[in-house]
Amino acid sequence: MNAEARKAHILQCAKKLFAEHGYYKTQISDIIQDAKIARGTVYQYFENKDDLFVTLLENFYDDWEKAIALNLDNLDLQNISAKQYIFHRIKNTLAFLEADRDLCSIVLRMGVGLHKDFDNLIERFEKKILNLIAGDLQIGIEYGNVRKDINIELTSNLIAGALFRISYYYFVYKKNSSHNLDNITNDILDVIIPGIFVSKKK
Amino acid sequence: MNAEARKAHILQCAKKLFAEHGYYKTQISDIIQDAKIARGTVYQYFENKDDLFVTLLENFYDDWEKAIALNLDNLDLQNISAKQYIFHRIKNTLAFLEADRDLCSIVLRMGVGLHKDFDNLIERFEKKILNLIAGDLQIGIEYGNVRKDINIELTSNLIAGALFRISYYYFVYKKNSSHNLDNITNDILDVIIPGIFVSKKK
Amino acid sequence: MNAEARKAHILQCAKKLFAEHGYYKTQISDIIQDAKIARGTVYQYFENKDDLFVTLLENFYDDWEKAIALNLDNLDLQNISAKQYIFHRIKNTLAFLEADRDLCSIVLRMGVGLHKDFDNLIERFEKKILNLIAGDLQIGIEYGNVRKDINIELTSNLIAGALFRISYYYFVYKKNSSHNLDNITNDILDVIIPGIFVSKKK
Amino acid sequence: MNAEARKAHILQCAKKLFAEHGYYKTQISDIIQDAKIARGTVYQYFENKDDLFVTLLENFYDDWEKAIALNLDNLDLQNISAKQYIFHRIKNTLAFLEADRDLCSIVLRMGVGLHKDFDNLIERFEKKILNLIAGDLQIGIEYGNVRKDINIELTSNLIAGALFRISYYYFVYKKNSSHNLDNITNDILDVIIPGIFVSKKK
DNA sequence: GATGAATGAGTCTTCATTCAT
DNA sequence: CATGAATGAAGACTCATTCAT
Repeated sequence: MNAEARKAHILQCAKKLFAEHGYYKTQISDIIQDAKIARGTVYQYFENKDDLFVTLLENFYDDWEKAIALNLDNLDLQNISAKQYIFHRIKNTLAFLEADRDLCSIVLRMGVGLHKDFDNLIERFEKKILNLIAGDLQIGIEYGNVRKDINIELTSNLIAGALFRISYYYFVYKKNSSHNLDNITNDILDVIIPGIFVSKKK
Repeated sequence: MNAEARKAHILQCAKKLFAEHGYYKTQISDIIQDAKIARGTVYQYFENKDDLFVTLLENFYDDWEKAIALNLDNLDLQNISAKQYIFHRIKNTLAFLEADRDLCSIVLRMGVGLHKDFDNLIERFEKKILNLIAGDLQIGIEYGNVRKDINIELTSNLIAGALFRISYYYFVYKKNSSHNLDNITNDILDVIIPGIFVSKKK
Repeated sequence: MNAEARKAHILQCAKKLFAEHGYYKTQISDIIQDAKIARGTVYQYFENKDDLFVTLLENFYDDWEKAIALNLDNLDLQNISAKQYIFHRIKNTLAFLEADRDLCSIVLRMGVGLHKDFDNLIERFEKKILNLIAGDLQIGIEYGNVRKDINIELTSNLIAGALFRISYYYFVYKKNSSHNLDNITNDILDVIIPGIFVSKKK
Repeated sequence: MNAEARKAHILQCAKKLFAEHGYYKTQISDIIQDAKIARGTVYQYFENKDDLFVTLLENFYDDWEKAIALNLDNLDLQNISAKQYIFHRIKNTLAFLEADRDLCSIVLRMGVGLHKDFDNLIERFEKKILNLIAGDLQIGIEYGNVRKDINIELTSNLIAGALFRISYYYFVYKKNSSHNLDNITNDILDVIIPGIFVSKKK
């Protein structure tokens, strides 16, 4: 196994265990046992336990950003309605979180304050998401799709909280029951669109 | 200081520290230092560190339930509109969380999986909240106020996630900036009511 | 055993082991086994292994300084000859080192560079000794007892090196054979006094 | 690079690092990084870290012995005075130590007891030096140059300690300031010769 | 011979918990 | 009840050494 593969393998095992037991209850011993490697090997690829965890999170955040950018590129922005746009945004977000349930579990369960060293990382991530949603709302306002008098700050948090909670519920908590992303997305839209979009006058 | 008061004092100090640094980063040493008591005294009132933390959470959950029941009692259910009802429910929830920001911080930041021993507690709490919201939605449907075709399970999670996130944002993260509960509640309602309530035909 | 006694006890055991095996080959395990205490107890009294070692050295240096000052006080400077003065100075130094052979072993064997954290401590100590000797030589010159054209810097090092080596040889290396401090001191003086003192003209 | 050269190269790098940081604080990692070789290569030339260090010391001791023998050969014993003889002996010793300051630093800083495995080596070395000096003193006595009543054991240690300390001071501690071996040697002789040599009767 | 990833025994340090005073 | 010194299991991390390529 080459260096790249070995590092990825360790990350993979660590991710699974962190997701299952959390940062503190996961020992290096657990990881090396699961990865079938020696104790020292972990430290060949990572500075320490923190570094391993942070690497996991940073990979997630990087992937997340790439996924968002990619998804935006794939949207035919000229020819879709505002509703179609928001549908894709939300569905893609859910799809991304669903794709890696371990990371989803880690990220969504983790709160600011878990560990001083992780705080900055998480805050940066949360701020980015809020800005993303706020940006979409702003654009919606400019295009006349979103109510002018909406409280963007609060609504961004409302949507972010809703998406995280729903992701956690369906992808982590009820991970074994079937669910359909299209349906989930539509159900979400049914609830929030009427309150966000300007009502169509006949 | 009598036994009751001393126990409350320890809980108070522990709460502050848990809120600030999280469960694992808060040491018994920190607590006894803050409470100005001897190391052994903690163990006179609590089985162990877990017990201290769990007591804190259970007190919170008990208070929460009492608050909800009390608030319901205070509502003149016969003479308020569905919108007025939901306004009070949400505002009271926010008010309760706002009242004790340390506990708010602990509860809202804490995720399932942090510690196996706390999982049941948290799950029980989350289930209760979801049921509460689902119950309200159900009643709304029966009274013809809420859309019959709403996905109750998903919407409960949506609302719960939104409320938690908003509480965390305003009461913990931006705890120093001013905010008005009536305004927050109204802004939330503006977003979710149109999608949940049946549209009024003229 | 009270705190003071316990700390002294740990220092005592650590000293013996450090003297016997050196800093690196002495484990905390060895110390606690020798002191018949629990692992954690060491850390109640000392930050870490370094701190334990440094405390030992600092105690030594403090005692050393006190001993020197005390010995000076006890000298009847008005009524003793220069030779008597230097006799007492050297004998007292030897006596001090002889009194605690473990510490003598540690201090005399330890060189600059053993450990970055200890360097400053040792340098400070060595500088002080050199200055002490240089000071005595200076006074001797002023009083017309010591040759004016002596190289004070070199001679200080010569005397310091000689004393340390002789102490190590008799008190550590040959610790079990008998020796007499008066004789040793006189033998030293026989060698160095003729080269340092001005020759008495008749 | 052939085997011989590579081994010498490793020794060279190791010496520098051991001199700078000591045995324990110098890691194999540091050495291979400095020598720009692979980890395993060290073990192709040396059994282990100890062996590397011991080789360094043994080389030093061998060179030392050769140098002493060579220097003796170069002395015209028939036609130099006792004072000239001792001048050369001391100057050559200083010159040898000055020539390789890294080794000088290692050897002079290292004490018995640093590491059980090195103890024998060091003791052997120290014994040899003491015997050398004692031998010279003995010869001096036989030739009537050295006082008959001198304490040879103590004086050997006195001279050895003085030379080591002075070497360390000028060649390691003050390595950057200029100094002159002839002057240093003469200053040493000025101090010790009057006490060692028999006084010339007129 | 050279390489460097992998190894794992060995150490220090932490911290919740206990218990004699 | 309160105290706080003592405990020791548990866990992170180090680093000399090995060995397959």
